[in-house]
Amino acid sequence: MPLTLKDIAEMVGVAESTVSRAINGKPGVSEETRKEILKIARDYDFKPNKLAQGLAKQETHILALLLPGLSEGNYSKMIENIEVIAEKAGYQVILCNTHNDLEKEKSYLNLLQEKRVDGAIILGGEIADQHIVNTKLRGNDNIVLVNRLCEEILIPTILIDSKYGAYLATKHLLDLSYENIALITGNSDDYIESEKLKGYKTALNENNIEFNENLVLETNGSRQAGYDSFLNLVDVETPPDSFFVTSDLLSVGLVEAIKMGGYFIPQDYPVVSYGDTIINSIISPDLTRVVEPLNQAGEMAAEVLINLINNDKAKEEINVLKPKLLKSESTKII
Amino acid sequence: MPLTLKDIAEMVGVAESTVSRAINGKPGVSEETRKEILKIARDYDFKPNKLAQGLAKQETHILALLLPGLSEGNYSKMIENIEVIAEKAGYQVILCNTHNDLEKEKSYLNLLQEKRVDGAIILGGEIADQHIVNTKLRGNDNIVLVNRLCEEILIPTILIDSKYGAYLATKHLLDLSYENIALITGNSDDYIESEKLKGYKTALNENNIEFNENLVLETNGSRQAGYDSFLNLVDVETPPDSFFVTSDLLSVGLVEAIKMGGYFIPQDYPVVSYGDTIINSIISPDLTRVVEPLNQAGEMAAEVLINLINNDKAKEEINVLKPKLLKSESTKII
DNA sequence: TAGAGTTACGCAAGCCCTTGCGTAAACAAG
DNA sequence: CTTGTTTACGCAAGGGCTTGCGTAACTCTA
Repeated sequence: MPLTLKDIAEMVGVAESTVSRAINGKPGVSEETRKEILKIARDYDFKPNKLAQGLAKQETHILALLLPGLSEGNYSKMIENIEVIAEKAGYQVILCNTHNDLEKEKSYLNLLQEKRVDGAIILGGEIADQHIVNTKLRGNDNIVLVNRLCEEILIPTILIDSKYGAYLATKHLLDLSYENIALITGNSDDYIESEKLKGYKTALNENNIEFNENLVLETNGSRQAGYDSFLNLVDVETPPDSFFVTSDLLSVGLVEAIKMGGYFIPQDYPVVSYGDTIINSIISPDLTRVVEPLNQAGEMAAEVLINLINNDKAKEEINVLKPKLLKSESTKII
Repeated sequence: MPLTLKDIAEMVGVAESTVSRAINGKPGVSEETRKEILKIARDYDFKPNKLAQGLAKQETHILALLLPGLSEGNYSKMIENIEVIAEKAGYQVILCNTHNDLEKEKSYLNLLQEKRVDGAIILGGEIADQHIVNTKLRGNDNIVLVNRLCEEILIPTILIDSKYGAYLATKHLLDLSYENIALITGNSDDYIESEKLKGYKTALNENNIEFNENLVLETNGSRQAGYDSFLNLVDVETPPDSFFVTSDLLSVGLVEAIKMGGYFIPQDYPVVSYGDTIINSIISPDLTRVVEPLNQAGEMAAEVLINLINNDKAKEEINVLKPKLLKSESTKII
């Protein structure tokens, strides 16, 4: 049975309230008694019961992090950063793996209403906007969205500009004078993926190159799909002279297929990939790729959320972070 | 301001206690009033305040998951499984990224004493045993260790038998009549890595092959280190005729180096890797590798911990899970 | 229909901490 | 010495929920 404020109060011979004030560094306690109290607290290794504290102060210092899954999306870096910032500010992060299951998403958002968490970061996923709107309307405003958009209502959001990333990638190939750029994407239902398509089109447009939908392949995002893409694409009327692939896993497959076909990268087919996971860095040749400021996004999400919790005045705005193009061997034309 | 038990009690015209019992499905409430209460609760979407509940029942239904980092170790699968099991049992999991920092580890273990979590799973890492012993002695028994051993005191533990895994790998190569098997490991301070060395030795021993320490290379585990290993090893007196590599990242480098050297896998050098991350599955040729039952380990950890919380009688034992050898192209001798 | 056994509910204490307010003591100033 | 301030502390009311115990009302049985 751990020590409580009451215990200490009795030992020192003061009231609970005095002990509380002493320990929390609040005024209204003489130096003398404060010292005495702190000594005992230290000697007995007193730890305040956070539950009671939370109940009294109406806060838990816990944040919920909703995400569709850990393995996918490769958000580990972002998550780590969220955790670091949160921890610094005295918050704990609970993992809410939704597996893209609507019921789970709903139940996790309930944590907010049960006063079990002070705020939530929603990372990607396909949570029905309605749930978010609902919880928000119930007065639980402390929600931050990352890489996901809520169209119904204004919510602080961190977005990585996928459209711009795709634009950069496409433009790079265009600058190298390629004109038949194949685009291999994941599921276009995904907001992120559809943005990439837009960026691709924008770049083409800017260079007065007509969009050719035969050069666009929507896949399930698997490595195998990447492999198959090559076979499918080189077979069309106007075959591609270069590739822009929107995920690392797809790239692995594509690169494999290109090599299997006896072609060389970048001589025969330059390739631009997307993402900065470990995978992308182990493919040979090293891929030119769009890298996203995931660390920064994580930090920002945590900061915005904590601000939101502390002062309601936090601006409800959409922060857009820009990805960068990392040029490497796979587009190095000699 | 959310509804409370009291509010409902007033609306229905009963006492708080009755509402509590009705909502928690406890006896002592007539069907009639129960229905009435439940209806109002549902209508107003009542959510009990978990903090208050926790305070009253002395439990938080939160588990702490201490790990050195998300990116390394590739524990995501395990973590997901822990989360799934926990969630099913009504527990939330908080992420405690220790970054192998002793102070953080300590402060996270404090959560247990602050009654902020009901239990903790400690995943790998290098937490000083002393901290664990301390918290445990303070009566916070609900700790489960995964892939880490505490020598000072008996604590429920889930272990993946790395020694056995290494044994399998080595034996496989021996069975294929290779005798000069190089072992490339990560930091041998790591308990896991040192176990692998033991397994390697055991297999050699069993086959009456003398251990040759020139064939063992301890590295920092990076891809580059894997690459360099090859160059360093083929240069020795009795060069290796095959490789056993204890991590995927190392394998990537090694495979690259072998190919760069103009050699073929498995014809010139068969390779056995360790781990089942995505990386291992994208290297070409597909690597023969030791795969660990990570999912099972995660589930088990969560189950054991929850048992521990619910009935103190839970056996304090060490559960050892066996990895398997997945044979593939990199050792397929034609 | 009295007595025993149920049932349905209320009361109130307890979980541990925070905090506004009140008050006695200590001090300063006039 | 009196009045006015400041300081140090205690009191008690919360925060929202659980639960043991007590009791009035009810059901059943002989």
